[in-house]
Amino acid sequence: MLTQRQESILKLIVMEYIKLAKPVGSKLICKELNCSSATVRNEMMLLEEMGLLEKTHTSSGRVPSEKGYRYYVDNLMELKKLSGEDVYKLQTVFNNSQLELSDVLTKSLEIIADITSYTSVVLDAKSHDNKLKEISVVPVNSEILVVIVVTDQGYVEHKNIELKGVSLEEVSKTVKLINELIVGTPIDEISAKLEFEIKPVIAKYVKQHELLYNAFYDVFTDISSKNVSVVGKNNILKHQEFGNVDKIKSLFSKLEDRNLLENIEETNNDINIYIGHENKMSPDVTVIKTNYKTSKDEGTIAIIGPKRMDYDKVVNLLDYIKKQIEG
Amino acid sequence: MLTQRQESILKLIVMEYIKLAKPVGSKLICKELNCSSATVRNEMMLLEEMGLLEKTHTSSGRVPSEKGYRYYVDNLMELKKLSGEDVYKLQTVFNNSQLELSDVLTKSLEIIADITSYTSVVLDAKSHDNKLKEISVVPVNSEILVVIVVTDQGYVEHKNIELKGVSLEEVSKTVKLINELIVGTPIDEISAKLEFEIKPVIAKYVKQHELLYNAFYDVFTDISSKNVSVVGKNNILKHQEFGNVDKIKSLFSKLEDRNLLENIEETNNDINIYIGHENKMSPDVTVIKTNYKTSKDEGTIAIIGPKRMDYDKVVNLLDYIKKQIEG
DNA sequence: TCCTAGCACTCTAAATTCCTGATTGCTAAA
DNA sequence: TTTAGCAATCAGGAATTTAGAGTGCTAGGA
Repeated sequence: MLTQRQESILKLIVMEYIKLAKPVGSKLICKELNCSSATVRNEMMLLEEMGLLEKTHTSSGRVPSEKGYRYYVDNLMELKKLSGEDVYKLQTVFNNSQLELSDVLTKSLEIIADITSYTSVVLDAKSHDNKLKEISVVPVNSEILVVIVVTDQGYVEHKNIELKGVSLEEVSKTVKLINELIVGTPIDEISAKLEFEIKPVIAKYVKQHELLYNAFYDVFTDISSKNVSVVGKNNILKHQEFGNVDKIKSLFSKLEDRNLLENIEETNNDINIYIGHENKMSPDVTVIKTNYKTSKDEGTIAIIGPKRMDYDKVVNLLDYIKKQIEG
Repeated sequence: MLTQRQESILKLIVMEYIKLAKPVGSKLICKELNCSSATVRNEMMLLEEMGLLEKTHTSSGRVPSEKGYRYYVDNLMELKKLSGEDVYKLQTVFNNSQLELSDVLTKSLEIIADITSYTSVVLDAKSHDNKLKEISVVPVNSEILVVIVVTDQGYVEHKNIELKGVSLEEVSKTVKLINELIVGTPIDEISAKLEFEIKPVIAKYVKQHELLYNAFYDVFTDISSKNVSVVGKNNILKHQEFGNVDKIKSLFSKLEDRNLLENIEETNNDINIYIGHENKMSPDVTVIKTNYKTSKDEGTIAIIGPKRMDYDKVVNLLDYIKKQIEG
């Protein structure tokens, strides 16, 4: 267990290091604590033995270790209120009722990326409560047609499909069948339903059913698939811990690797913090993420920044937009 | 005017520098030319006096100046044939007839970005030959509805609009009117037509016409607006001329500045090369761009790379995809 | 038992110097 | 007109120096 004073020292070091990114020496701390630098040094030595602090070299000041950050976020961090300015910026987005939810998410995360200088990720999926409302088909020419799918929450997805030698009649028969059988189905169940209920029926009534079935299958796969977007990637360039081009390259490539990003999905509903090796992105970053869920969508939002991250502020911001979105 | 030998030397220097990015010394050239390094040095001095070559410091080898590159592309460059492998990669995209043109463009430029390690930009607009085919409206709930617009070339655009207190009846009356009056109009003329022909009619027959008119106006503005996409931005990181974080930052921000990118629009139909200060992006890069035009779309594609760019290959590639797209 | 002043020690980061190798410009002879 | 030869220049890396910040430890004081 840490003493009162040790906690104060750890807290001061973490906060100072987050602010200035320079190893923190004993002198600076003793000013705040009314005791001599030697005393602080002794305490720092103990904190280092406990694995909460590190040195960059024998005679440098101290830097928080991952364990130190962990202790800080678990026990020491105090959440201050968001600044009025930040709230104001975000409100401009939430008050704009013309935007689709996915736009609201992207835009609010753009604002967060902007005010924090970190990078954010949205992993967005239409939720179970999103039901198929209507599909329609517009022929473009003899070979290509556009399939448009609308859900009852106002999502629209469309796709051009090519059907050589399938008559319009066949197509509209299929559309009619699908509409009859499938309207009202939650979109995350469509693929299954299509395969096990629709396919046999189409096969029975419609010629060329293979071709048509596949085309529609593609469209529905598209509409129910997850959407990953990364906002503020370039902010990586702003942090001195990513000052060399190789680290930047590596992080960029991770931010573009869909597999890696889908890993980001969060399982519980709190705001969770993964410091350094606790996350799968990179030992140099911290990922803070949370789930959201509305009637239309559900997904995960995450903020990625250096371990030396403004934990306090990011947690606050995520909490705020989560509450706003979930209404 | 340059002598034969001077041209050879300039050409060798440009090609060598493009390949290795190191100042080229006289020794290397004299091997190719069967003359002594002193002779080459004398010629290089003359070329430098003409402003075609530069030195990085008093006793370095020579590097082409912008004027030198310009002379090279205007007079010395020979276009070799594309490699079979490159053609093959591109063909996989052009042969996939399921893709919309804008996808074909993006995907083929992804391939180009990949094989060249440069960055590409597509500035894409629906062309005059794209005519409105149909608009339809799906109500989502009492306040929000989805407007879907389809063109005769198979483009679909949709937008959610919010209409508090407008009856469904009013909406469908408006849709019917617009459909009657406007179907078949080229999409780049829709805004004008909407304002001068449709607005008065709606005003006459439909209550709440202001609200409705504005909503539709927004949708059509969206559909006829230009689309900018940047592919392979991270390739910037691969070139040693952008080895410091500040240059990277500055280029990234330019690649995200829509205004700057819209500047990229090309006025004539050839493949044009803008070296260093000849372009508006950055004195450190070369931009090679050309227009394309099909019945569906028209726009500009551009490749951005260091001045030390593989001119030959890029011109070939652009030429190839331009021809493929224009059919 | 806890705190602190003092001091020797360590290490970084920046400045300085030194060295090597590549390349040049110039000159004089072929 | 070309070439061989040579002194001069400079980048870039290695080695050295210096200054300053910070530490650990010890011994004396509360």
